[in-house]
Amino acid sequence: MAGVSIGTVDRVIHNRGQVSPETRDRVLTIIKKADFHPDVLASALASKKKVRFLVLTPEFNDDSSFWKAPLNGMKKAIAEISHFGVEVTFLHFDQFEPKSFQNQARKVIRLKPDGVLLAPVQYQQSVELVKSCIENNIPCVFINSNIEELNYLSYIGQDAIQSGYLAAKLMSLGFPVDSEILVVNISRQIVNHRHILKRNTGFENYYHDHPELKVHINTINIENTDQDFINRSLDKVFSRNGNIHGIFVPTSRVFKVAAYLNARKKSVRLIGYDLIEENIPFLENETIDFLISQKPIDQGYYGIMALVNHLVLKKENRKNLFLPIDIITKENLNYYLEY
Amino acid sequence: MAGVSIGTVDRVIHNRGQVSPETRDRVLTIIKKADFHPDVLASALASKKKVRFLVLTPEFNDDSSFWKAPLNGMKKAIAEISHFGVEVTFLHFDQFEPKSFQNQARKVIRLKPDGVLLAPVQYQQSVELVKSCIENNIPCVFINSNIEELNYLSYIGQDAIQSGYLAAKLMSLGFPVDSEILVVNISRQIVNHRHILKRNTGFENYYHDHPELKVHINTINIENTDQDFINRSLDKVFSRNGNIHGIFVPTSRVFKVAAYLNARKKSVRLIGYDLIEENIPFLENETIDFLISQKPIDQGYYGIMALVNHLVLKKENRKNLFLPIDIITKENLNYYLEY
DNA sequence: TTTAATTGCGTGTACGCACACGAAAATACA
DNA sequence: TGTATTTTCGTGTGCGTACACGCAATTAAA
Repeated sequence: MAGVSIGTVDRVIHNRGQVSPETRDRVLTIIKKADFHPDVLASALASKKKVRFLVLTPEFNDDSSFWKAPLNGMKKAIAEISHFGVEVTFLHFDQFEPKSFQNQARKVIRLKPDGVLLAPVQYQQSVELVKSCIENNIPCVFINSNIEELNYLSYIGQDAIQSGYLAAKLMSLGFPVDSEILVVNISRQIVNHRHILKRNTGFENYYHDHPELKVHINTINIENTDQDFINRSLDKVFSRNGNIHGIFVPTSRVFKVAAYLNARKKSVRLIGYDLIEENIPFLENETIDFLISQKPIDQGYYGIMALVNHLVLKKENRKNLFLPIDIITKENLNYYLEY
Repeated sequence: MAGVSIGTVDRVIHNRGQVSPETRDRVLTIIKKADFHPDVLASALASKKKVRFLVLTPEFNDDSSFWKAPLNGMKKAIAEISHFGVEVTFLHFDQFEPKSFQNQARKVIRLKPDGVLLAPVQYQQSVELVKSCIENNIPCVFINSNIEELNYLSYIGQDAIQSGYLAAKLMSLGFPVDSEILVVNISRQIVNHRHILKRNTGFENYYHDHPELKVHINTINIENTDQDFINRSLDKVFSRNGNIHGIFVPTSRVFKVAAYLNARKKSVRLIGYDLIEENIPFLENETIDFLISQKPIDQGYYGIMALVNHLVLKKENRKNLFLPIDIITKENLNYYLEY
């Protein structure tokens, strides 16, 4: 149509130069007018070049298995796009050891991947890494937690504030006025874990919006994930106030509070986060009433897909993909597991 | 490796005959040993044959927009696999008119598609159609409701019984003992709509399992979807018993009950089904407390994908894909909408 | 044994694109 | 005007598979 050969059109499409501006314009106009889109299949078939991704997430052999599921989602995505010459390297770190993160971050820089999928759970250290990625023109996708002020390609995860807000609604459902609620933050260096703070904020916001409930909130921070330590901390709280109606634990470590309640045979409404293995037995015996979850498999899946869309398929993709805030109970648990 | 040409290997892979049993075995052995899998990309590129699907779902211009979302999911799937030469034809019917269904069913037989995606909401008529599909060796995928006794390829949807069970749990959360619950079935010819009956069953099962709640259930069937008719029916019920704590509507037409409650300024806990447009305003103003939903977009998406996996990619796929039973409230509504 | 009909197999072309190579045209320099 | 250099473009081959065609080997029929 443009009176040129296939090779020339190809050079235009790939901006590979060696085409005079006039023919270039002519070709581009025709491409647009004819709504031509290169066949992704044929393109992948003919192209030999590899795209290299790097994944950086916390390890899951410590005191919570949360980070297993996103990895499975990533593998699912990788299987789907296996024909497109994508190569993924996995790196993991101890989410409570800034140094562990920094070691792996150095590898990221050294390996110079085409894209990075990152769980920026440690605020400070993540900021450093992402900045140097941007300098090297490497797009970063965040999963699970977000750092809004950075120039990331995509965020896949929950709206943390709203998830706390929802938790509060569930907490107070059917409760009498003047009920006592305990919030238990279990995390070392909580200030470096922004998503936990956001969940707290959302939880409190709900009660600001609903003063008629006259709820009394008591918040404690337990900066130690050891079960005995947690038990002692909770014992202290209960000895001061035996009349607690509900407990909100804004992390996946809610199972440790559940274990405490089971041991002490206490019955209160308990709401926590994330459908991890450790939480399941307590959901089944109804010690945990609700889990707020975000289908961690989807986090991994859409995380990889965001990179693929950008780097391989050259598609536009959304900056923020807020995953649904799933409410999980004993009764619908199974369908979230096998899905 | 087998000492034969590409053409022979190709004939073996596609069972196209014209190969002696000995070489056939030799090739198959090597294929297995080398773990050879044909490149789906190149295969799709070289193959000119089209696969034709037929979709048969209710129309959505009547008194409920439920069937819009699955169609969007299908379109999403179709876009993803657009390079594989799949051609989809959509047929719709009036879900309250058996004749309308039968007319479209005749078309299905006539068009002889390679696969059918079907919402078997009408029990009797669906059975007939599916049986004649099976005679013609056309695989059928069900979405939304299921007919277990038929030989279908895949079912994508909820476990209807369990969804009712969950609804009951939410209904009674924080309620005092001896509370009054009303179940409102809105559907013409309810016996021909099995999934509604199953939801009822699940709802009742919960209270059988929890006799300590001492819940009193009162069920009414409204075989007319007209708002005025519904209003009058409900007026009658409320005049007999003004002390109703909660209402369960096991269909997406819960918005009609919500409209009634709004008009009469009554405040009870209301639980229904499906995140359709009509229900959203009532969820937002908290007339509807909970919607049980099943991400209808996913129904359509996985429905098409089940056919693609079977007919194009020749993959195994699961017979029953139970979608998560999502709990939707005012607070997490948005994330289910935009997802 | 010869001829005809089958069966078994190899070859060639096509799918839509990527990319190396080299030819032709345009420009620069002597 | 002739040669060297640069720019611009066309051609050819290959990616891994599908499938038509036709040749050779085998078997059947005469």
